[in-house]
Order: sequence, then structure tokens, then C-alpha cells
Amino acid sequence: MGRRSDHSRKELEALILVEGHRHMAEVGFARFSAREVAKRVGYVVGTLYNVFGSYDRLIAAINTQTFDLWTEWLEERLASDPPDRIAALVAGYFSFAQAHANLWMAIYDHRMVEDMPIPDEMAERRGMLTEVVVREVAAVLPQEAQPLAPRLARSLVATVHGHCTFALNGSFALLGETDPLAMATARVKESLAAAGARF
Amino acid sequence: MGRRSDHSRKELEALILVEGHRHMAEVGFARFSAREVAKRVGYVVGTLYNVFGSYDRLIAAINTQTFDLWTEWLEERLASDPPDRIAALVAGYFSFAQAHANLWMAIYDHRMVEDMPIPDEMAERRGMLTEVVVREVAAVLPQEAQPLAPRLARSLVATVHGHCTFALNGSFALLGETDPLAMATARVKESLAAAGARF
DNA sequence: GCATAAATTGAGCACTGTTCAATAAAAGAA
DNA sequence: TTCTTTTATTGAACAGTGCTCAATTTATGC
Repeated sequence: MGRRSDHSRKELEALILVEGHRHMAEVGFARFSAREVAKRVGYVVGTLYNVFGSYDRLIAAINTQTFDLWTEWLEERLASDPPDRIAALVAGYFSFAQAHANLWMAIYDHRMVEDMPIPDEMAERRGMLTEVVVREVAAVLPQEAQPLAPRLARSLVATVHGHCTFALNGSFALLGETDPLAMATARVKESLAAAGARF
Repeated sequence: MGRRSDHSRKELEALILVEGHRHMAEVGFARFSAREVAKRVGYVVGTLYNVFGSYDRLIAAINTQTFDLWTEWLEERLASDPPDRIAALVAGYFSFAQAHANLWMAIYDHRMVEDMPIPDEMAERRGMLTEVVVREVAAVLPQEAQPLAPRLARSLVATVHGHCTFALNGSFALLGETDPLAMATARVKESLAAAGARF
């Protein structure tokens, strides 16, 4: 039913985002339904299109929120001052993905169309995760290797991402690997050591 | 129209697979349609279900065929006796994914349901790709490190996979990385060197 | 209080995967 | 050969999907 006075545009946007995020966590990307989200917030699917413009932008907004949570998750673990910050970072990457498998996978299930790339504001928020890694990588690299930090950090994120993907989608299990986290951590440390890192 | 005499069961299965593979290459996982494949082979969608049992098994069959092609692709590049076989392997992984982006991504877009895992025959064919990598990794490792080869190889596949994913989905471009292949190759070599490899 | 602007709806379109009775075709038995 | 049984194939139906848009309802500015 029409409830225009119930929520301002911003409130409605937030409402849809919260419920959409919940729905994504419950059923995953493949079974996600804009109609179902609309039903849950008490509006009709056309309203979602009115607010978000397209299905893609709704999904993008949900996934960007997942990035926010993920960055926060990492920062929390680092804030507890773990003895091995690099290991904590890798473990944090894994544990978030495992704890929120549907949300995490949705990030990579969704592909933005070529002609309509992700909005700047969202791209920036997503980039914060990498920023955290760059900072921690820089912290263990020697002075002369500091300029390498950004590229190396991105590459190490990719390394961990690959291991995390195989852990969650069953590829590792199928091949008999039982400790993907240990493997990922080992690879990261080898590359950091090669760059002269000390920990 | 009914064309029962036109194709035997095996022929029909092959026909659907070929056309399904072509369709997947053209439109990708998200826009793949069993009905469209049926139309193209001149049968009706029910027949696909009769032959493959379910949508999931059809996709699994298509993706397994992609694995076959991919393994073949790598072996071809190694057969030309490149000076750096490890680099050739990483480059082959990347070039296949880039040359057949829709097919390659479909492998990871598709998630087998928990209660119905991938059939043994398909799992074995998919494993051949890793076998190639295990063989090449073993070839550069010293005698005493040979037992490490299988686990290390799987882990290096994951490393390359992560880089390849970020290269294709635009994550690297968004973060300013312009040479994902070089990054992946560097990471692989660092880990092999750490295990005592010589090349 | 009224005209204008904006948000919300509901119905419709063209699809999708999936199921299943009815039908057509092939194989086997007499 | 003819008749029966088994098997393959169809077509229609079901419950969904994303997406669009005229019509309606609601809020705002004059």
C-alpha cells in the first residue's frame, strides 16, 4: 500500500538496503529476488526501481555494504593487537567469507555491465579494504621497499582471494587440501619475505 | 518436432553439449538459457531434462568440457618447449581465461548444490588441470622437496586464480594495477624459490 | 484551495526453470 | 506381419523472474 508519508526517500533507500542485505545473506545471489525484497519492506517492485534505478545498482549497493562490513571486520581483528598482524589479516579475510558466505560470494557473482561501471562513491568505499592491507604490508616492509607496498598489497589480496574462493567453492576439498588458510598464509609470508619484510 | 530416429541418445547428448557450450561462450552464465539451447538443436526443453536430468547437470557438463579445453590449452603451450615452463603455465592460465572469458567465468559462477555434488567422472576430468601443474612444479623442485609438490601446486593454482579473477572482473583495473600476469608470475616464483626450486 | 510536481501502484510483457500427462516412435513378441 | 510394451518427445501449464509504464495517489508550491 502507498505509504509515502511513512518514509522519506533516504529512509526508504536505507530500508530497502537493510532488507536486501538480509535477503542476500539468506538466499545468495542466484536466488536473490527484487520482488521478494519489495514485499518484505511493504512496497512494490516498481518502487525499488524508482529508488535504485536498476537491479544492478541495487545489487551493487548491497555488495558495497558488504565491503564496509568486511573492512570493519578486519579492523576489529587488528585492533585487538594480535602478535602476528599479517596472519590475522589473512585469517580475517577467510573468517569473514566463511561467516557470510552468501554475502561474500555475491560480491564476485555480480558483474557490472561494461557500459555502466560502478559509481565512484561505491568504488571508493570498496577500495578501503585494500587500503587496510596496503597499510599493514607497508608496516612490515623495510624503508627501501616502501614504494612497492601498494602493488604488492593488491597482489597479496589476490593471492588470498584465490585461496578463499577455492576453500568456499569446494575446489580445495575436491583436491584433498584440508587447510586452505595455512596455505594462503604461507604464500603471503613467502612473498613478503622476498620483498625484505621482517615479522 | 519429434526426430527420434535422427540421433541416438549419445549423439543427442553430444549435440546439446556442443550447442550449450557455444551458447555459454556467447552469452555467459547469467544469460544462459536451457530453452535457447533446446531451440538451437531443434528439440524442446523437456528433452534436455530427459537427457541431462537437471539444469545443474547440463551446466556441470558444459563446464567440465571447458576444463578439458583448458588443460589441452596448457599442454599445447608446454609442448612448444618454452624456455620458462612455469611462466608459460601462468601465462597459459591467464590467456585461456581471457580468450574464453564467458566459459571460464561460468566455471566459477556455477555452484553445485550441497546435496548433489559433481559426478565422479567430471571431477576426475577437472582434476587433470591440477595434475599438469603438479607435474611442472615437481619438475623444478629439488629431490628432498618432491613430497611438497601436490599441495604447493594446488596452492599456486589458487594464487594464479585470484590474480586472474581480479584481472577479468576489473578489480585490478579499479585499483590501478596494469599487469596482473606479471604479478601472478612473480608470486608463484617467490613461493617456488622458497621451496628450493631452481629455474 | 487549487494547480503542479513527485512517488507509488498494479497490471502487463517476455522471459525463465521445472514438471508431467499425452502422444509419437521404436523394440520385442507372437 | 501384426500387436503389445517400452521408451522418447512433446506441448502445455505453473510459479516465478526482471523490467516498463500509464494511471492513480500523495505531497508541495502558489
